[in-house]
Amino acid sequence: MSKREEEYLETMYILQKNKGVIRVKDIAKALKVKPPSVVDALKKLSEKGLVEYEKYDRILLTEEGRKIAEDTYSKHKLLTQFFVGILGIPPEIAEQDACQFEHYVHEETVKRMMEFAEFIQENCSGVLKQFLKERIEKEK
Amino acid sequence: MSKREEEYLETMYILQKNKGVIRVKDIAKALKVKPPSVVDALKKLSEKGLVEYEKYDRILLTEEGRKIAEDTYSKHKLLTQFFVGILGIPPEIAEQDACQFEHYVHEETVKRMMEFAEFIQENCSGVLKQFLKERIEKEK
DNA sequence: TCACCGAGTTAGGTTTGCCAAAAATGTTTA
DNA sequence: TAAACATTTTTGGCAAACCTAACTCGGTGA
Repeated sequence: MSKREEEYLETMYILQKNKGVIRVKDIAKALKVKPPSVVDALKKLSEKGLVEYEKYDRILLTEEGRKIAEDTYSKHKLLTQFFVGILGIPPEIAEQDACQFEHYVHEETVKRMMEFAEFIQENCSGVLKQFLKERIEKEK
Repeated sequence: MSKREEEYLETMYILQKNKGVIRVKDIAKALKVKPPSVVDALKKLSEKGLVEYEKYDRILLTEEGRKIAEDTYSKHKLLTQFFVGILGIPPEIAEQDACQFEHYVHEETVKRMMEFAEFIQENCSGVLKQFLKERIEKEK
């Protein structure tokens, strides 16, 4: 599984979820590549059994492809939550970082981030609030 | 600057620091590639003015190359510190993650991590200690 | 000093991902 | 329904990184 393949799967998953259908044009737009690159990728992913693809036909993720995409997307969301909710990083930057890190981050790291967030919120949520408040003020 | 180029520069920087000299063989070993790949990379980096390289001669980073390498390496260290010292992630995993994230992470994110670490240590270091202690116990 | 060995280099080839241009297919509308 | 438009696909090519095999260089020991 290359990083790029994961990105294609994740993009398709999100398109499916938001638009109901997956189209070459939309994948291309989301990943900032041209349509021929998308077709190349679809063929490869299809050979690997991660995507159902017949030319000019509708595009679908297979069970296995969807599983990988969901996994990636879930890391994406958890990372973003941590960056924004704990570190107070501006959403756009958090998004950018999550978008890359999601492909490399160890399971254990994500787990710890979640546990840490929970622990802090339970044991010193006041301090956390103060930290976030200060950051937001500095931004002005 | 590609991720891979940064990795070459960082590796060279660390070799320089630890061994005093930079050798093709050692770069290859560190990056798990074969010597010809290193030579390819050195030629490109030299064309970009980031490395001083003449064949069969000693290898050096230029001022500019060193700056990039230091920058990357500093992110590496800060990320590792945060992962280990705040989240309590096992050093090997922290190292792995830092090693990837360092090439993508936004300046702002690293800055926030440092500020957050400082803030927590000053305002609820007891809670942090407890969190880390619990994690270490769970690991057994 | 010179043959040899390890380190470094070159040549030639692979894979992955991307693109532009042109061809094929699908869709919409006059 | 057929022309016009949009989308998708194919073709052919490029660049980044990597590799194996073969060659070159530099230092070492006989």
